[in-house]
Formats: sequence, C-alpha cells, structure tokens
Amino acid sequence: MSTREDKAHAMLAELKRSGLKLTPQRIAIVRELAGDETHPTAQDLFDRLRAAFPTMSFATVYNTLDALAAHSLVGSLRLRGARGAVRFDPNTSAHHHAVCDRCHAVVDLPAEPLDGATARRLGRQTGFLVSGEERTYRGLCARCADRSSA
Amino acid sequence: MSTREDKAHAMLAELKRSGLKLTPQRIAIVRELAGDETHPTAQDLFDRLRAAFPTMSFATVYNTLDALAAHSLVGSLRLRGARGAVRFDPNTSAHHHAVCDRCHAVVDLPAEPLDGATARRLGRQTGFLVSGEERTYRGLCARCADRSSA
DNA sequence: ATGAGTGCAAATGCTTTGCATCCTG
DNA sequence: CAGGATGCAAAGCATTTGCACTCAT
Repeated sequence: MSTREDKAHAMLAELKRSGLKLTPQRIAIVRELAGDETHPTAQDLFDRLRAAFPTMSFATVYNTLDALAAHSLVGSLRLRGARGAVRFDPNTSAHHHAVCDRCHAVVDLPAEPLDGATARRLGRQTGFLVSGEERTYRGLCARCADRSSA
Repeated sequence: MSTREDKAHAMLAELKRSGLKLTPQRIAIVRELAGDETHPTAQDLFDRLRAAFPTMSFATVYNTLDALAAHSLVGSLRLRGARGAVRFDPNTSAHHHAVCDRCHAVVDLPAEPLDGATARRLGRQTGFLVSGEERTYRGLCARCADRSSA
C-alpha cells in the first residue's frame, strides 16, 4: 500500500546496513523525506519535525541528509533565482526537473540515462569525461501560469 | 580583433542605453567579465579588480552583476557540491554547461534552443508552461581525468 | 560500555542592506 | 546639481563546526 512507508523502510535498512545508527531523529527525517515530491529544504524538514522533536537541531538534520546523500539515497539541487537553499530529493531514479520561475515549485520528470554515444560526443567537444546529465526546464507551473493569464 | 573588447563595449552600450551610469568600477567589472569563459564568482572578480580599485566594495560588484543580469547581459549558475557561490556567465547565447566534479571547472557547450514540440510535450507531462532548458553535464575535465588515471 | 549521534551555540561563507558621501549624466 | 552609484560596516541566511553529553548497538 504505502509506497512512502516502503521507501522510508528501504532507506532506513540501507542506512543500517552501512553501519549507521538509527536514532529516532533519523527515522523521523527519513520518513518525512521519503515520498515527498516537493523537494524540501533542510529548513522545511526542520520545521515539520519541530513539533515532534522540539529539541532537534539543524546539525542533526544536515547530518542525516549528508549521510543519506553519501549513500546515494537522496539527491540535492541548487536553484537559480530562489533564495539560496539546497533542496533535497528522495527520488533516486534517473529524472530531470521542471522549476517554476515564480513560486519555485519543482516537479520530477522521467529521463533516460545518458547514452554512451552522446557522452563520447560531449567528451570530444569539451575534453570532459562525462558521467551524467542534469536538465532543468524552467517556466511557470500550472497554478502560476493561470494566475498570470488572469 | 579583440572579441573581448567588442563584447565589453556592447555590454556597456546596452547598460548606457538602459539609463544606467557608466562608472569606472562598472566599466572595469564589465571588461573583466566580458569574454571570461571561466564562469567567475563575485569574489573572483573582486579579487582581480582589487589592485586597480583598492577601495571597491562587494556591494559594487554585486550591484553591477545584478544590473547586468537584469538586462540579460550575463547569466548565473549555482552548482551542486561546490562551495555555494553563484558563478556568472557572460555567454548569452543558448548553451549548456559541463562541470568538473573534482575541480569545479565549467565549460560552455553550444545548444539548440528548446523546440516547441518538446516544450509542449513537457507541458503535458508536468502541467508547466515550459520556456527554457538548462543542461549540466557532470564528470571530470581533461586535466582531472588525467590525474585520476595516473 | 563505547563511540556514533545529538543539541547547543558560535563560526563561517556568501550575499544583501542602510546610509552618508560622491560623481556621472 | 540631482539622483543614481559607491564604500563601509553591519545584518541576514544557509550551512558547518566544536564540544560536552547521551543513547543505540
């Protein structure tokens, strides 16, 4: 049923398997982030968990997010324009992003992995050993587009 | 001859045309940035101009970069991983970037503008009114790739 | 019990702001 | 000579760090 719970469980299992401790704070952060498609900031997560963990500190949030990132269980993205906070992404499958220029909403978009021929062509053009690709489409989300034309 | 000088001149002309004042600091910043393909940070530019303008402040650098950005004469990019400074880009033609995961070098890559059919398809998938695309290829630059295999 | 993890607070890095002064147009 | 631009310093965010204490393993 709950894809979100499944995802949280898988993330926690992987953390445990890597020898990291499963503290109540970590479990809560992972469960909050798993299945969250809004690409929250550390501050967002901190605010949401404040009620349940009044004494939790930013250091713990960052510590957990770093640990997740180190094990490729979350991705991160930095957006232009928006205030400068990193946004975290529990979606670990190949995907791109569409970002709203007005409200800074971010949605996922499926993507094919970078193919070898393209990587080699880029390598020829740039001298780089290209290993991955990130695309950001920008524009207006449905809600903001509506507000604009109104 | 000097593409760089031409570019600086064009940028300054456009600023003037927009009613902005051409101060010695602005002229120096524009000339420093024009034709610079390294995607420097505000700090980089500040450091390079320190000798010529010992009293110049960060506020002036940011002020000028903001003015240039407001008139679409420079672009900006925020990179993951790297320390969190915005990098500025005098290249205003459609292009993408390749970023070195090790040394954070950034090189430009020509790009075709986003075609209408693709934009519409993305709109169908996301609900977005898509107006642009940014691609970041990541990997290792030639120098860092060499150092790795050594 | 032991060392990884936590909380707190101070520090850091990048960027912005307020305001008095200066200088371009 | 008027208002935009500059310089300086302080404030503002996002994030990191140091350290004593706690708790999951």
